[in-house]
Amino acid sequence: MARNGTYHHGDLRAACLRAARELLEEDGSAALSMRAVARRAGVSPTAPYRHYADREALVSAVAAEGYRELAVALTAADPAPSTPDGMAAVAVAYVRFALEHPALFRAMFAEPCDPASEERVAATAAISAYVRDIVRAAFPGVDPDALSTAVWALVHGLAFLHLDGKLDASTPEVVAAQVTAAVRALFTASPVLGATTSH
Amino acid sequence: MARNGTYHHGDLRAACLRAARELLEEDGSAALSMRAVARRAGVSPTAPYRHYADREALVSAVAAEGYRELAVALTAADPAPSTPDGMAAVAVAYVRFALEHPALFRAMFAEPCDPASEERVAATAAISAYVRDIVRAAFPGVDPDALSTAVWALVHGLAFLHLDGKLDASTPEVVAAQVTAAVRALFTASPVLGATTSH
DNA sequence: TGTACATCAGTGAACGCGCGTTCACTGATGTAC
DNA sequence: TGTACATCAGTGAACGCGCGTTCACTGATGTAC
Repeated sequence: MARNGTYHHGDLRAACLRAARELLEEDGSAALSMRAVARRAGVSPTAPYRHYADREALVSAVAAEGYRELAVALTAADPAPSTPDGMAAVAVAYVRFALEHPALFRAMFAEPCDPASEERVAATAAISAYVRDIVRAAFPGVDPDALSTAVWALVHGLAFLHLDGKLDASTPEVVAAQVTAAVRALFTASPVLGATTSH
Repeated sequence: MARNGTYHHGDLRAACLRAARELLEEDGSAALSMRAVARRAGVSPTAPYRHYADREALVSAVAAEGYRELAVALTAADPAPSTPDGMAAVAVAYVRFALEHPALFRAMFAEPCDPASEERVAATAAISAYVRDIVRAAFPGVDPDALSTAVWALVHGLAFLHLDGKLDASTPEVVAAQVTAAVRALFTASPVLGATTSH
C-alpha cells in the first residue's frame, strides 16, 4: 500500500533512505535491515531491492548522507577558522555531531567500509580536504599534511572517546568545555601554531 | 565431546574466551556468536552459558582481555616516555595494536559498551591513568587533564582513521611514519611541551 | 484522441539460514562419614 | 577403604525469531503511432 494511494510509491528510493536512517538512529546498526526498512516505508519486503542492490548499498547511501551533513555542520561552525578558538569551535561541532547521531556516526566510520563505494570515498575526501585547507591557511609555516592529519585525528578521537563513554559526556556543555580545553592545550602553547592567531 | 576424553572439558571458560577471540579476529564481530564459540570449543551449543550469562558477557570478557594486552603493548614500547620521540613510540604502538587486531580493537571501543561491566571500566581507567601519568611527568607545567585527554584522543583518532581506511595504512612503516609525523607536528613546535625534552 | 505495447515498480510466497536462549536431563566429580 | 549423596558441568531437543535474497508475477505508467 503506497502512501499516495496508488500502487506506485512515488519516491521509494528516498523513503528507504529516510527509513534506514531513522532505524539506525533509533535502534542502532543491527536494526537497519532491508525488511525493517521496507516495513517502515509501508512496502513489501523486497521492494527496496528495486533501488538498492543489497543491504550494504543502502548503508553506504546512509553513510554518505551523514558525511554531507557533517560537512555542513562544520562549515556552519566556522567556514574558515584561523585561530585556536575557531579551530575549537569546529572541533566542538564535530564532536556534537557524533553525539547527536551516534549510530549514524558509527556507520560512517566504524563499519568495515569497502573502498569501492565511490560515494563514501568522495565524502571522506571532502572532509579531509576541508581540514587541510584550514590548516594550510591558518598555519602556513607548518607541514600541512602532518598537521592536518593530527588535527583530524585529535578531533575524531575526541568524538569517539566521548561516544564510547571513555570521557564524561553527561551534558553538551561539559563536552564542549573538554573539547575546547583539549584543543587549546595543544595549540595555544605553540609559537609556530599560535603565530598567525589574533590573540 | 571434551578434548581430554572425559565428559568434562577441564577449562571451558578459558576455551570459550579463546574461541571467541579467534572468531572475532578471523571474521569480525558478527561471527562471534555463542553457538559458534561452542562449536569451536567442541562443546554443545548451550555449554558456554554455564560460564557466561549471555553473549554480551562473553564479548565484555574478550574486550577486557584486549585492554590488558593493549596496556602491555604500550608499556613495552616505552614505560615512561618523556620526549616527543618517546610519545611517538607509544603512539605508534597504540596504532599498531589497533591494526594488528582490528576486530578486537573495535569490540573494545566501537561496541555500545554498557558501563555496568566493571571489568571494562577498570581496564579503561588503567589506560587513562597511564596516559595521565606520562603527561604529568613529561609536561609538569601544563593542565594534565586537558593535555592527557588531547593526547589520548590524538592517538585514538589516528588508530581509528587508519583502521577505517581514511589514512594510508598500506604498510606498517607508512603508518609509523605518519603517526610519528603527526605527533611531532603537534609537540616539537611547542616551547611548553618541548621544554622538558632532552633535545 | 485512442489504442497497443514496452517498461518500470512493487507484490507475495518461499528458500534456507543461524541465531539466543529455555528446559529438563544425565554423566562426572568430590566430599562426609 | 567404601559408600551415599550433593554438587557441578555439559547435553540435546526445542522454542520462536528475523534475516537476506530469489523468483515468477502483476498492476501502473508512459510513449509511439
